[in-house]
Amino acid sequence: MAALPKDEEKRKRIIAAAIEVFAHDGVSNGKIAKIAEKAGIGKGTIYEYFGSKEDIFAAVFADFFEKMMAGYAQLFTVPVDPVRKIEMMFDYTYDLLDQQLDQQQNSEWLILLEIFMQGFRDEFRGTKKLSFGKILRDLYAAFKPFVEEGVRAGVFRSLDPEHVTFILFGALDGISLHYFINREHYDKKKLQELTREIFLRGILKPVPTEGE
Amino acid sequence: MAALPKDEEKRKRIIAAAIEVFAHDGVSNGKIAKIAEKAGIGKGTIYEYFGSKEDIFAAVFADFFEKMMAGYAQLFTVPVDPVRKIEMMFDYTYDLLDQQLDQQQNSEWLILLEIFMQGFRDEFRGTKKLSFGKILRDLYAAFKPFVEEGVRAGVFRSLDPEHVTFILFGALDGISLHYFINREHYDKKKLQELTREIFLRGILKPVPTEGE
Amino acid sequence: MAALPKDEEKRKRIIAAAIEVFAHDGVSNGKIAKIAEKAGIGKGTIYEYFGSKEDIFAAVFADFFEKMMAGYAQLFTVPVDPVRKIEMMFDYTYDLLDQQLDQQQNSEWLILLEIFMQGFRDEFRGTKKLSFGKILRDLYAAFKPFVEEGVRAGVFRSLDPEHVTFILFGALDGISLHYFINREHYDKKKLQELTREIFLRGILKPVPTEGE
Amino acid sequence: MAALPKDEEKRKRIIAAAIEVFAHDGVSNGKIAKIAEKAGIGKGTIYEYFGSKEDIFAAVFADFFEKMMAGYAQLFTVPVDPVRKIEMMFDYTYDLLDQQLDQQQNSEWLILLEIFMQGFRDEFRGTKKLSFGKILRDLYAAFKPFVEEGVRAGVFRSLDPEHVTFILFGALDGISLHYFINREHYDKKKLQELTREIFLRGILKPVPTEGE
DNA sequence: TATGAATGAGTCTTCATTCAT
DNA sequence: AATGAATGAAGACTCATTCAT
Repeated sequence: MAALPKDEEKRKRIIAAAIEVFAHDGVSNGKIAKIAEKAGIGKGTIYEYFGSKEDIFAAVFADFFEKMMAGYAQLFTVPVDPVRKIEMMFDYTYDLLDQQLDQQQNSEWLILLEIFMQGFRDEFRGTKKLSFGKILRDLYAAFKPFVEEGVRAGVFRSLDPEHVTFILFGALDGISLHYFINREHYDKKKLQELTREIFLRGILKPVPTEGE
Repeated sequence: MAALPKDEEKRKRIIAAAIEVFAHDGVSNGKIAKIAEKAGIGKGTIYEYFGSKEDIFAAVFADFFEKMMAGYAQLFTVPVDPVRKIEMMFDYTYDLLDQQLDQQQNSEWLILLEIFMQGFRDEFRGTKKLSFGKILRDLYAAFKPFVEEGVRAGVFRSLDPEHVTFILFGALDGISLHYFINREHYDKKKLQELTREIFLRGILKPVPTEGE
Repeated sequence: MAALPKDEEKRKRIIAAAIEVFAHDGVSNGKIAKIAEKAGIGKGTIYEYFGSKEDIFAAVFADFFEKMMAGYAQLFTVPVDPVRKIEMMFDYTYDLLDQQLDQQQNSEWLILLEIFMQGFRDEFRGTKKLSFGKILRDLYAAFKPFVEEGVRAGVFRSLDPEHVTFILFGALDGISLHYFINREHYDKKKLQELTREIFLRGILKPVPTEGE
Repeated sequence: MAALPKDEEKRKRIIAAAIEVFAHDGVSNGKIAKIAEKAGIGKGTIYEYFGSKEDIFAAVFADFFEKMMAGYAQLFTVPVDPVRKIEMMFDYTYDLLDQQLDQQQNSEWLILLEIFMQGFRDEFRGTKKLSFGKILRDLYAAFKPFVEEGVRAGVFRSLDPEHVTFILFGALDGISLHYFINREHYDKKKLQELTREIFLRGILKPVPTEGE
């Protein structure tokens, strides 16, 4: 695999630096000068690659979802039964947390929040430049078939796959968020298992029992 | 109950204005001048009540959790069985959503995000002025007894109440977040019921059945 | 006459400073910081009075023509015969030159050029924000009656007053311009008399003579 | 006549591009990058031919007067009587106007203004790099002989040729300027004739008449 | 010789904060 | 106590110029 063209490599470096800076200082508080410094280039050079700070953020945004989608895409491809697929979702989410937290790449989470903020605000004000909602809906849509399959196969109860998917993603996001903030007070392994168990039990068709 | 001193009333007005402005424009993008204008006072007056913009945000932050805690406190007081208590949690969350979305008070959500951001970043950088995590932990702690009671009473399965509580709050938060962004594409009633059902079924001790 | 309100006085000071700076350095090369310094105020204060550098220039522009028009207005009011009126025009123009050159207020001339430039360019590019042309046409229009009167009275030859006026103003402007650049090489008194004589002889109905 | 060396040709292209750009955007607002693009060469290449932006302007300046002088030189060479010579001056000026205005080459006029500006400012500040005044004086000097001849021949009245020349050039310049700005409101033919008539009558020795 | 990617000095403009009234 | 005019530090962005290729 050949090295990226010098251009593209520098572009990547800027985005990486921007992620760090935006994550650390926030988007509107993050300085272009700091990004340039972290990227190891001159302040002016950034403007050879991006038209404005907003453009940089848009690129960070795109980059983020590209990676995210790539991760999920791979996940969605593995041919396993619906229950296992859902388990993989949980595991993937927690693994991501692991990666990001262990590798000091907390940046990703903060960027996610910034993106959420941006999305919220655009929504709130009717600006909607980035259409964050659309991206989430695409994500839901990509996962829904597995839920549908589970329902069809009679493994899951007869729930609306659309909304089940929505709840799944929302819940995982929120749990991750809270975990990020309070991670030193909770046991990830335990949370991971518990989350999986509660949710699966919540949607699986119960096996006949006679008392517990 | 005597009327608040004139002072205190103005302080409240400033905070209310700040919430609007911070929610609409973001904290670092929200202007003091705009807050003053919305509060119907002079720009300089704000500095009679708050030392800096950051102080205003801290007050907004405190105000937010005061209200939030007050809401939950009331909730936690009602004497009902654990299952009903959890259902109340769900209903309360969705009602809050209702209130805020229907009354154009989306502000609250955006402020929550700003607070999250702040919390995350403080966490990230070790600044931790606002200790958002602590507040969440207090919230979890206040709810945990109900889960414990459910477990003790044998209504819930034997799960770790600490982590169940955590998952409950995280999940609700995340679902609300996603709903906020994509609310026009989903049915709230359906989500509310489905969320409640999945989660309860996830933690309830199954009643003996013979097939479904 | 009471002193101008503090506000207005400062505004005037900014405009005066801007004239100096723009004249000395050019509009696009003149720094806001320098204007502020010359006006004896803080850099930020300028933006309390003007929205942008362009606004300042617009104000300078307006101020310039206000003064210019005021000067001419006074001139046009004096009740004298057409010939004398035209002579007054010449004298006024040269007196202005005197004033401005003697008092180191060359600024005025440079500003005039900047305004011309602006006008030209707007014209050239179709921007036409300042409508310099309109102002000139108004000026011509104000003077035309005197030429008409001269023609009607039979003192001037039967020339088109519109175009005679135009030529008069254009010529005076150009002569002033050239004089400004090369003033140390020419005798103003001589020029003034010669200009007046050539122009008047050019438009006056000749008195019957028998040879010269 | 051999073709210009490749070098020289490129230099010309740069100057031509610079004229366009400076005319359209002003000197200090005109970008080197735009000049390079218009010249069809790389930005860096410009610096192989000129040391700085200021140098480019100086070359534009020189080029302008070279052409101008060439035009006049040709004019001054034609062997005709003084009256006709002066008429040729008027015609030439108006023809130039025609050319430039009709051929969308307004550029020339704007460049002239920029040069004036520069000259004025240099004069004003004592910088005097370009000595615009000197060039004008040379121009006057080249034309003066024809006025002198007219006076000597008794066709013109006994006026100071030095100052008559000065007034002639100044007047024509100013009239052109005003015409440029308000050309759609005036009739060039009429102006041309009127200008010539007024000025000539202003300096010609009157033929004996008996009344008009 | 020609290039254009890289640069950073320099500028307008914003806005939290101060303080005289 | 309340005000808002004044301020200047700070930051996004521009662009003439350089220089490695």
